[in-house]
Amino acid sequence: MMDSKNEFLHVHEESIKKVSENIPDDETLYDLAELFKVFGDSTRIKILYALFTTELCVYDISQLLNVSQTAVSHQLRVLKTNKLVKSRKEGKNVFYSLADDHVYSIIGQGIEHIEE
Amino acid sequence: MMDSKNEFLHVHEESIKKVSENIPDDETLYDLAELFKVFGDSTRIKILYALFTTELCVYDISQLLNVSQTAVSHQLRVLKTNKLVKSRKEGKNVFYSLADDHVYSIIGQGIEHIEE
DNA sequence: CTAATATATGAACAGATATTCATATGAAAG
DNA sequence: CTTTCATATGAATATCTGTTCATATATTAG
Repeated sequence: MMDSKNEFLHVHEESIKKVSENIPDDETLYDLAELFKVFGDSTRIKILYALFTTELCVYDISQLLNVSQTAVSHQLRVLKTNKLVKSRKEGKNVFYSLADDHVYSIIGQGIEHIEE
Repeated sequence: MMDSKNEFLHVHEESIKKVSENIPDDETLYDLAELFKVFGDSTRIKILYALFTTELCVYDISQLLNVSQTAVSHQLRVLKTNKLVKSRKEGKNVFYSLADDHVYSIIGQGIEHIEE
């Protein structure tokens, strides 16, 4: 308010400076958005949640979620590319399971947020 | 393999049953996906991260991130609708800040995941 | 080898979404 | 009251994304 310099620049310079120092580089922020984008789809969230309990093969998942086998396959690929699930081949089946614990904690935090 | 019942149904019945018991209802999963969708955009992630450090007004944010004022406004509305940020009016300015701690922890987990 | 089953992949289409542009609202200054 | 500044909003557009359909690959059974 009394700071004529800020008035002149039309921005709150000090805040800008503080934030610039702490914010990660563009690439990290981009990757982060890409990661959350993967969680941002009902089908994929359902798949991940299903895998909370046990590993499942593609057909199991499609039955369980009432989603076509093709759609499940496509989404599993997205999940695998982003290292959220891993797979194991057994005969004609491919079993998918969660790749690491971050999936649990990220989804957990999400649940907490919406349950308010 | 030896379980003829499973063979007949083409699915692993027991797994399906276990998962069905633990999976949240469709609405919760849908809301969860909607929440993560909000995090799944570079501009919004940048805004959230900027607000980690301090509250900021719209013009500050648009300067800081090199995004048009209009785009920032639109995205802030999305963030506010989803209760990720709150706002405070001061004269001509509207200052935005993070709405709660889940934002920190969700993004924190995301960072951990991509840093591997 | 042939048929059947399980999964994957590519192209096409439909629906969603982020930005831009033009403009509206609202507050302070002159 | 008029102008300027800060923010918000609505419509239009271009891009992105998820599903479907058709088909390919791969494994096992007969």
